[in-house]
Amino acid sequence: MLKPQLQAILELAVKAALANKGFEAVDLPEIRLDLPRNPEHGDFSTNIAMALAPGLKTAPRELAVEIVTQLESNALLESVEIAGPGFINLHLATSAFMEVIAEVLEAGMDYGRSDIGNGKHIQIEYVSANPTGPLHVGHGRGAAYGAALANIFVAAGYVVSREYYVNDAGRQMDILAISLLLRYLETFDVVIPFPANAYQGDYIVAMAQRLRANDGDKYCCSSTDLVSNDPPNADPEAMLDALISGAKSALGTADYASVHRFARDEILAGIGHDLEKFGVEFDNWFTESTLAENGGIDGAVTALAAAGHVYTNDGAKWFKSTAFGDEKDRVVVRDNGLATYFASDIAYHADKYRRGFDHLINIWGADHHGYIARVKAAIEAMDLDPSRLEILLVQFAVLFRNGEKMPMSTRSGEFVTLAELVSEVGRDAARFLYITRRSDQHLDFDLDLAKSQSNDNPVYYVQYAHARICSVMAQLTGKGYVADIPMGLASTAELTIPKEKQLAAQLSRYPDVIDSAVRNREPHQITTFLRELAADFHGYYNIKNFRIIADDKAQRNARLVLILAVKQVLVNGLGLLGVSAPEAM
RNA sequence: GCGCCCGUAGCUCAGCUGGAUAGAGUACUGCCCUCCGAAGGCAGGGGUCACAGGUUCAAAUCCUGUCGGGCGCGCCA
Repeated sequence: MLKPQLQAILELAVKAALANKGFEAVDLPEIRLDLPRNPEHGDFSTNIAMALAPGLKTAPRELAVEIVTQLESNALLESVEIAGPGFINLHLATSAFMEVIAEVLEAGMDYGRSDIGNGKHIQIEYVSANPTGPLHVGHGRGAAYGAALANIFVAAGYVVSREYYVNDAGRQMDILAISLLLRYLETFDVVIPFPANAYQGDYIVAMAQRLRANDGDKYCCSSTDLVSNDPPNADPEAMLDALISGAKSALGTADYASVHRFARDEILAGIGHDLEKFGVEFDNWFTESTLAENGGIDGAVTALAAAGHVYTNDGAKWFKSTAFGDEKDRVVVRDNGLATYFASDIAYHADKYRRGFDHLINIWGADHHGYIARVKAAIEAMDLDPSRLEILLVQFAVLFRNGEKMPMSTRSGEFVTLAELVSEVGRDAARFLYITRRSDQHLDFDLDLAKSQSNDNPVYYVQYAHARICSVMAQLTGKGYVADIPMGLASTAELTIPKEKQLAAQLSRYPDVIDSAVRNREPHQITTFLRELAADFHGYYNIKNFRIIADDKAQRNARLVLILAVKQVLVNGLGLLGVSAPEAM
């Protein structure tokens, strides 16, 4: 590992320099090695002289001079210079970088992995879209992000559990059930005006046909059973509630529950199918309804009450979340005796803590940010450690079609599904595209552009680099050569041109990139890195009058070893993003 | 009104937790396939990093304010 070596060398030099200048017992800050933008500034640069100088009341350049004199004669360093206000720029010998090639090839799929996670158990909950409709492109972003994040945590030595929280309780599910029932009745020519605020999507109609195919006319009832004689100008939401209670009494509890369950299972199966097509997997699907069934919700409310954090007002039970920093208290049990969604979420998080993970990550849509304070409050109130729960927000992807913003609402049925996106631009392109940007930034997604130019998608640029390397390897035998690739530094002595040094330097950065991506929860750093690596390779490949498969054996083998290392890192990096590395395209 | 996210090239976005002359893709213009894949390479134009203060050797980056955009503020989930 090159960078730690350099840091150690520098540290010795700095200490010696300080001692020479008569400074004693100075706390050394971390010696940072930056990658200068400008190649003239060396392979690495450090600002350590500038960082130390003010505290010592000395001139940065003067201190830098002393440090540099202590650095003389090191095999890794070709030259060292002082620049600007006191930067120390290190120019490394080309051979210093070439060691990484053997590292990559020996580690193979493990190159870039680390054990900084130290086997800690971490749970990542993501997607968790309500089972009221198919996943749309907005959900896709959370899915791609969560899956990539899970992968990089695994690569960093964590044990990861991926979880999907199924919100299969509450009013929205009743609205789904009633939407299904109405469409089902329509197939029997029982026509009840379909409420505008019920689920409009065509998938409900299709589901109704399957319900009829399965259960025949079992749930048939007349319109008068469902619709009361309320004045037509009643509040639309109240009308929905009337329909729901009408359906419950018309069908009876058991049959209503069957319709309800049918709707849920159909939607969940569809979601599972879409995620599978998207290459996104989960270790656990946790259903909200189990919390009500096993008494988890009652238990959570009772526990909060026992600790003195619940009071009654207007017939409802309130959690005193303001005592823990929330801006207002929150209802946990309504005056009608039903628990709120928040109550089951408290129970859900209590359950998560009980399962003993070292760390919990929730990936939420940004529209839930107002919810963070109350959940954290509840966790504190339960005497659990809120710092173990981390909530990451994924901003919405705003979809444009024909230059116009597309609405994205499950209720209205107006959305572009994830399945459509995958079938139109492909899984690899979709996965890559979502991860090219920071997830906590708004994303404008022009669908027409994504489709019409899918060949220009950056993912192909990276995949093409991989395919090209495979192609070069395939040419070997055709040219009568054998791929007898020697390992070790000796074989890379022929690698002397700048592009080769640049490629090796980029390869050596990869572990740092993963480390940073994990620490910052930013898988897009890997995407950026892969594009740079691919660019370096394409540039190398296209050098005028240059062939990787050279006539000279030593030269040829050295170059092959280098590109094989590039190939390995491309495979490893794309794998973390959930993108394939095709051998031909 | 309060809270969260944000404002960087025509467009879409990076910018490594404060570094040197702010980058990439795309679009536009011109080159490069008699030899490893042109889904590629090379070159060019394009910027008051929203604005105004502040912190310091150094600010796109940190702090404050203003303007502009998105989202959230239910006994919905």
